[in-house]
Amino acid sequence: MARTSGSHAGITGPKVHKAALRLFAQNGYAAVSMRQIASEVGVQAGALYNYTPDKQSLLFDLLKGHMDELLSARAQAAVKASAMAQLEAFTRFHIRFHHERGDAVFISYMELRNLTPENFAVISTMRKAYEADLQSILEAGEASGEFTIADAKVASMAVIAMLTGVNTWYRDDGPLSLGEVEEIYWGMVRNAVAGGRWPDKGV
Amino acid sequence: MARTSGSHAGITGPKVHKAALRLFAQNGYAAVSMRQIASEVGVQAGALYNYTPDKQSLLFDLLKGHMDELLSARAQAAVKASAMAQLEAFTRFHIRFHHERGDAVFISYMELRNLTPENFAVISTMRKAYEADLQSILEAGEASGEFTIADAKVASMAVIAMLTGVNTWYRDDGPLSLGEVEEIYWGMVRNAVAGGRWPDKGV
DNA sequence: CTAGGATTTGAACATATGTTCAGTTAACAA
DNA sequence: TTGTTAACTGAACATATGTTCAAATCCTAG
Repeated sequence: MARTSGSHAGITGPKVHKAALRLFAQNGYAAVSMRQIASEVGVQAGALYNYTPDKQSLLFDLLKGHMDELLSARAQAAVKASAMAQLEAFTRFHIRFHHERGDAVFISYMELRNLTPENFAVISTMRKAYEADLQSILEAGEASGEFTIADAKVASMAVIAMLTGVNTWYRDDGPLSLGEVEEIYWGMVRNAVAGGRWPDKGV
Repeated sequence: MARTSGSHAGITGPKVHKAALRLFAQNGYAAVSMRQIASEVGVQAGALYNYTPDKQSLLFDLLKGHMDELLSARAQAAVKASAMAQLEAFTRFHIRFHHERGDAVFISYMELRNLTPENFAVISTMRKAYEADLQSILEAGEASGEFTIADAKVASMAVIAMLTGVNTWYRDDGPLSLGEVEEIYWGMVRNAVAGGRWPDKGV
């Protein structure tokens, strides 16, 4: 037989990506076989090669797609306002966006080493653009006197690490709503970069 | 032949652990074969089984050893003083300790999912003890009025994520010394939990 | 110098891997 | 109804995996 009855051409592609995303996040790229992905899709391993040239491309497409979404969503969420307001927008955006995409975020951090050098360079460049976005907000706030930071680059890495960390412990069925978490983190981020000076005037 | 000339009984064991640590950190547990580890040690794959019952135990021993060191080193580094001083000690300790053990830290975060459930429970409990240590410092500071935090548990996760993040970007040959990084991070941590109130009296 | 234990080899085991492809089937257009 | 094509199967490919074990070798105690 071929083409199991009930199969519908055109929807298998997305299913392959979803299954790969879930399995890579759960077990890791190297530990997941093409046969496992195929099984989750409900198809034989050979059929996957109608949707990806190889396993590596499957991983790369997931990461690339995630970074594309991240950068364009961030561009839409950006505000034109004071550095303080921009930082708040960034903080809230980061928490919300990453919360909705746990699996993609996870593999974006964990599976970079399984990319070929060329693919790694692409993802790495995109991530740096995202980090530079925050960094420039911090620099603007430093210039305007809204923030007091020793090193904008270091501070941006610290803030991103802190915010991304939410994914490691937050659970939807836990005691806190995501909105509450947002408030708490925004408070800490603000304090971290605004020294003892918030909420009033600058230096 | 057996026992290649020049081999020395008693030093192969540590070499196995070191090779496994390096390779797991670089390529991931699932992607590293016993033959690769053996090759790095300078031995055939079969010989590894004199030093570990199986691959899983090798991973577990590395993580367990790391957590043992972490908890005992932390116990030694703890100070009896104000919550502020304790937090400073924790911050500096965390940055230094984790910097010196990049590979072990990396696999301790990345390879948890490759542990069997029983092994995972052991490591997870140890990590929670470390997190609880910081959490109780924050609670003490909250009680004494030194800190202003919305949620000590959340704040402890935020601080640890921020500090551990140093490993993702810091390079020994970069522009900053580790001491400078320590200062910068301590400043941010202090601000994050001490609200607008530092460096003087409490509420 | 020799016996015995510790250490390692090398081959073998069953099973799993990513990938290819000729052949089979389902869906649709004419 | 027929012909065409996209979608899928099932088997095969070469290679890799973790692990075991008899045999070979080295080291050391006596």
